[in-house]
Amino acid sequence: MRPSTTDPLSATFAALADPTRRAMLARLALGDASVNELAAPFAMSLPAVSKHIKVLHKAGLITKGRDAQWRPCRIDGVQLKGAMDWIGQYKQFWEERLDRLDAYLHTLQS
Amino acid sequence: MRPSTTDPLSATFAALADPTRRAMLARLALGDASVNELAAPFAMSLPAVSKHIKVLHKAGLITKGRDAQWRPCRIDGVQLKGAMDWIGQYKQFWEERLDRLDAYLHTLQS
DNA sequence: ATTATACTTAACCAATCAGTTAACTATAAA
DNA sequence: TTTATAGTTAACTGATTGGTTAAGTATAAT
Repeated sequence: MRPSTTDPLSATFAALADPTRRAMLARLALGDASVNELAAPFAMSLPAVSKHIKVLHKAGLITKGRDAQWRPCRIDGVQLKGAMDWIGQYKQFWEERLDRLDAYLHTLQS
Repeated sequence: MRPSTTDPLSATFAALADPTRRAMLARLALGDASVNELAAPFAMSLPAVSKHIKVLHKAGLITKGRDAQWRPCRIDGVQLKGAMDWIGQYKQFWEERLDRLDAYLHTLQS
């Protein structure tokens, strides 16, 4: 049995690996939204939406408030920054600058 | 049945959502490596490693060459840039600048 | 007190994922 | 020509994922 704990970066990338969840984040970038508001654009049941929201929440990509029977969701950038920073380590592999220096070091290593 | 085609961004994030594969990219950032070289640090069978490499390859995160019986792998930054750019849309949610302007627009929307 | 609204949980299902072992292919070396 | 090295493919397994419907909880409105 694999361990049931998932590291934050893996949880973040896994949450982002679904177009429905990415669309939900895009919606939340325009402002907070209730679960039903988030669900509106999608041709799927509310429980399915609820599960997607749970994935986003567990990954720390959104926070959930309480307002009577509503659960307003808000985007939280902290884990997004973590993911961005991780990918940012590899900038050199899509930026040609450094006048071939990185490519040179690259060949030295192999 | 869900469609079997996965969009590039989903494939990229899914590939990054595994610590083994992220470690492989970290290794490849130091220089090209054969499949066995990539496998060395991991306590798993070679077929398992081969599958991880296939996931990275299908996501376009690495390219594979041929050198006799070796299949040298090289990191490819294009899709990483795509993922970075997507996340970059949300920078405002971890950068407090803009003197509350974004927060103000945020509340206007809701 | 009843009903409507907002959302979650439970139970289920098919597909995918991450690993295994065993068998296979391809190139190089003896 | 045999053997070793490098890697992939096939077949299987248990866990996870993404969806469903049905039932349950919590708050508000009538």
